Amino acid sequence: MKVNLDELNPQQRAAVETTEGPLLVVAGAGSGKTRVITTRIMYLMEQGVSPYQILAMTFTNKAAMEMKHRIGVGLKRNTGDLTITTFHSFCARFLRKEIGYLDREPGFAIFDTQDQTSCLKRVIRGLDLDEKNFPARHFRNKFSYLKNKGDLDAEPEFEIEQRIFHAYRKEMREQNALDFDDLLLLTCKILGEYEECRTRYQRRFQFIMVDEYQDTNKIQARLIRLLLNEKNNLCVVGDEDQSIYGWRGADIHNILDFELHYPGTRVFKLEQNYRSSQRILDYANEVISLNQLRKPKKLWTEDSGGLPISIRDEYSSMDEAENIVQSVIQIHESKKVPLNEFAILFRSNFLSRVLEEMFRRYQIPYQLIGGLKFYDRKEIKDLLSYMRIVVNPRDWTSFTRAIGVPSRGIGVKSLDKIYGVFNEGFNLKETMDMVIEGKILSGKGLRSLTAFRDFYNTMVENAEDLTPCDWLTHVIDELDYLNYLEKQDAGSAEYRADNIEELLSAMKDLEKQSITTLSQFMDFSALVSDQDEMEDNSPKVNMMTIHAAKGLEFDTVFVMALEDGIFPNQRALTDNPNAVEEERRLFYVAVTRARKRLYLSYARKRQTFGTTTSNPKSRFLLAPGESFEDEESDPFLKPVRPKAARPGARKFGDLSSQIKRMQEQLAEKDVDVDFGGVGGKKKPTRIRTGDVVRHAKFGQGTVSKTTGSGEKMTVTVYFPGVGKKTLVARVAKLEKVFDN
DNA sequence: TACGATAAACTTTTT
DNA sequence: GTTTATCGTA
Repeated sequence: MKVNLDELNPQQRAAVETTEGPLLVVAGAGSGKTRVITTRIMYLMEQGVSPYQILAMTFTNKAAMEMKHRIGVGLKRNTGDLTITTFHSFCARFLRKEIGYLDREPGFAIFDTQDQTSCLKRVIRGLDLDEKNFPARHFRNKFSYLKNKGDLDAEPEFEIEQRIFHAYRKEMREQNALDFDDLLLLTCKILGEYEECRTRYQRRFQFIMVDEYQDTNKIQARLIRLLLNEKNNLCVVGDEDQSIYGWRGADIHNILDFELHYPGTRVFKLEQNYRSSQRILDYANEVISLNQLRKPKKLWTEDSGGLPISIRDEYSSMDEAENIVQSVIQIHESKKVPLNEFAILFRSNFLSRVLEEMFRRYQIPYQLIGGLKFYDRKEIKDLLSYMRIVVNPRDWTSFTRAIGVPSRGIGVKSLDKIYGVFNEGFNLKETMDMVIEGKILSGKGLRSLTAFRDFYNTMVENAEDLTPCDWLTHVIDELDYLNYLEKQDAGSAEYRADNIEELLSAMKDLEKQSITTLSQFMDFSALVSDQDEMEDNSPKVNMMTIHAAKGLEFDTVFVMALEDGIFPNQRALTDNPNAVEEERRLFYVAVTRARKRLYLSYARKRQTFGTTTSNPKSRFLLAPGESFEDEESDPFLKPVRPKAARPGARKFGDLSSQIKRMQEQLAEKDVDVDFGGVGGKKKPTRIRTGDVVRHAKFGQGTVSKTTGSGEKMTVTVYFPGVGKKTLVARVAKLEKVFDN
């Protein structure tokens, strides 16, 4: 079958037809880049390139599967020989085959963030350091950033950090575990140091493509360079304006300086947008033009006009959420937009809570993408820990988990003793045998451990002749795990049992996709991304962080919580100016997800950490906001207040909860603060963000944030020349100069 | 040793 | 407002 290039625009077509040498495709949001990549792969194959010689790196497994599917449909042939994967999956597969070069076992475990943290905790405790002063999370981030820098032998700066770093590596090595960063690091190490291996891969992959190149980090760029042979047939596709992963080491210079790294690069710019209305694009262009670190680019579309963009000023986060739900209902019903064509985007995960509550109250089906991953749920991790100790008999982390659920009477004390043996370098089986024979435990502990060892041996035997799904079913039965869940917490048992059901059926499905061993399943479960978990065809409203929305598009998009301190978030505001640029790119990504309808909103009061805080509206809204607002032309623009009868509102008769609710509502209202007043006359004054106040010592300043209420209310004021000061309103006798 | 109650910390964003 | 750490008790 002939690949049809006629439907491509000239730039797209040129990108497809340029198959030799380095190629940079600058692909603006919605400019059809997935289409370019898939067509290009089909075109290559049509030119006689074997699918075996093609490698394409995508950002998520979902994107990879979609591409494979499209190519399979387009060419009407099996795509099994094509390598389209994510960086991490590629490396995991590589290492399962090649890790022998580094004198290591191929049965390694892939540790996720939780495992890493608990490993670091143990290490820090082992060094007799105080966990308060040396938080595991901090070092996890630090080491991860370090490993992604591209220098394979990078060391942390300070002596104490180095000690923790080395102890961590030693511990990981003893457990034969790799973290996400190790996957890339060790792959680069092998390819760099072993020429025989490198040439094998270089000879195989004649054509390499990388999607979302703006979000690759130094080590990923390095990996690509190691895989490339002298022909440099590399095509990267990306958009510097959508670079949003700087914090995990993504280096925007990879794409900005691509032509420097690869002399002779041909560049094609895709600026025609096939997704959004002109109105949305104008807004997006205006937003992103404020950034310095970019090459000029302007998206355009053949469709003119479009619906106006709504910017909503909400009183509280609850109002914001409720108005979003009501808009969804209205648009869904009157415009027949399917529910899965709605997305609500936010900066941080915690913001989803209000939304979820409101969607449940209105009984609108939704799915939350991201947050707690399916494979991170307690019941799933419990069961996977049994699988992991079978696959990798050195995984102490999973061993401690498995032996503790359901509890067997082996606690910290006994585990310490067992660890003493394990730490001598034995694997789990040997360790258990020795502890039992040497009677290192006694009484109940010994009996429990013996039973556990026997069960362990059975699991190992079963792994050889049962499919993953049957294997796990056996384990669940044997543990009487469902009963355990019931006993733990009857309320959540049903939900958790459903998850286990889902896990089993996922395993069955994957068996069809040739994931037939426990080890393959482990890799799969460790490397799923948020987007991979999204159901795209079920009628549910989507909620996710903007990071998780990368690459997706929807008819109607709500971007909520646009408040300084939340989006852009506080860290970005205090860190450095580049951070604000990255936040702005993030906002740009959010805006360009929308095809037809875009709603932006912020709330004057928001519940965070259990207290009410108040932030000024986001700086991203300021400049372009007004000129785009046009309340008359869109009936959905007006906030839907007063509310229709609330579904699920409190019933009569429950007096105490009614009183509590009234008190809450009173507390939500603007708080009256007593500022002392003049001549003994106490005059309560309201204070809000945006007010200008005078302080006896600091002079005049603008209120940028308020926290709490009443006696405990604190006010953050920006005093020009002095800086930001956070004051307890009751104590600092502020005089209001301007009322916002 | 397990489990409850209470205190403290916690919020960027993810493979 | 939620999760995690620690302490005290059965």
